[in-house]
Amino acid sequence: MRSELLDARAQDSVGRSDNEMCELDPGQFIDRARALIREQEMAENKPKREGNNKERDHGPNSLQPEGKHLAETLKQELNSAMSQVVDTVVKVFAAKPSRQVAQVFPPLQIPQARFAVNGENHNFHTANQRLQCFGDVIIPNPLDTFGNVQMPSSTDQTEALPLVVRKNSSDQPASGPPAGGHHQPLHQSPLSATAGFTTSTFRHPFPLPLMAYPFQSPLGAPSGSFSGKDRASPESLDLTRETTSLRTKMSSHHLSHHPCSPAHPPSTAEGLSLSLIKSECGDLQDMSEISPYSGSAMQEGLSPNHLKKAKLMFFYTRYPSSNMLKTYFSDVKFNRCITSQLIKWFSNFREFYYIQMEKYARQAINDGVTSTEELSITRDCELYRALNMHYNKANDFEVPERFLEVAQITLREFFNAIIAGKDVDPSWKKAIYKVICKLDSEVPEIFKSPNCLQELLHE
DNA sequence: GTGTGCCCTG
DNA sequence: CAGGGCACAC
Repeated sequence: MRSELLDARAQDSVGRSDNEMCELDPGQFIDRARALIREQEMAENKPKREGNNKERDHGPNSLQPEGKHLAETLKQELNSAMSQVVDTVVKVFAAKPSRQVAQVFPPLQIPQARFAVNGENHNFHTANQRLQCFGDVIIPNPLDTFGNVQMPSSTDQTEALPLVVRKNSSDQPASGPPAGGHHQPLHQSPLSATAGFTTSTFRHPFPLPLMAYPFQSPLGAPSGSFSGKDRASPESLDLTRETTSLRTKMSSHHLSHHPCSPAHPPSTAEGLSLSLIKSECGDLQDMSEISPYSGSAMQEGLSPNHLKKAKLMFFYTRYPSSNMLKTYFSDVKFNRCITSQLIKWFSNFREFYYIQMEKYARQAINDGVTSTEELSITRDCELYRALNMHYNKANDFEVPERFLEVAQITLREFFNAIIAGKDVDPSWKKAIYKVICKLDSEVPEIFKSPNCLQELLHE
């Protein structure tokens, strides 16, 4: 009966050898363990020397008849000794660095789960009291032990970060089972968790909050949530760019001023710089909603198609309000950053638009045009082609007539202003802007559809 | 103080 | 097209 357990344990340890904590730092750990064994034997005066002597006498390769029996006995002895040793070692280690982590992550159920994940095989299953003990003191160890171990590349930051985001979000209502369900074993019994954490599922060896520490920067999380999608769609490319820019902002402005040390829980970091962060680019809640586990079909960023759509909308509105944008980009999950980006797009559109207008107006003046009556915009004029090339490059959208009218009015405004010599005033264009902003027209309802591009361009 | 838009630059 | 600086309006 015992031997079956031992055999199963042996096989198990082979099959999961990559994941065992005991292999994290074999040399140091074993050496220390042996030393402690001797210490304990000396202190307790137990007859364990016998087992050790046998080990030395016969060695692991013994083929003598009683070798098998000796091996079993030895294993049992080692189990017992190792259990004591581990307890002792853990106590020794726990005395050192536990304070910070234990404070930040009080009891939880994580220690047990973690124990099961990394624990020393099944021999601990029969030692509940040890498990409890381990659970109490093992918390700080992940930082020590895992900090030294090379995790499989598949467990790199890119996957862990999205989950970090969810954890950091205080009001995250556990919206549905996460895609991978990686953290589910944490809620299972140690035994089932152990069984579940085979090599293929051994992806988040840390309790998730612990994972947060190295990357707990307010933007570290969002970036993870973006990259966590783990696919190379155009959206993700956009997101990457956006995220990069965000991170640049944040790191250059705030993170450098408030380096997030592991001693600071996220809430503290938030408290320190939340106002700054908020004023900079959205709030953290917004960002956390971008988690790939939100289960929403909403776009988590602006795609090239959104840009194309925005350009087509420019034919109708030059000065869209942020509310209008939210209405017409209903498939986008809005936060401050998205809103700002969209507004910036239209700002850029206007910039190009007005530059073209001024250029064309001056050109007309240079060409000897004296009356605005001579200025008209048709679909084959140079100005129109330039605008169409910019906002409707594929020329697969029929530019509304109203846009031609507005463009013509704009052109004549510029023409008149220049003729009148108003361009000596540095802010002479503002009067024109004031006129043009009143000429926005209704954007067709079809633009509210997320699939409007297909619908529009197929007409 | 915050939001917005313009301007300039890369 | 994005970033940053700036001015202006609430």
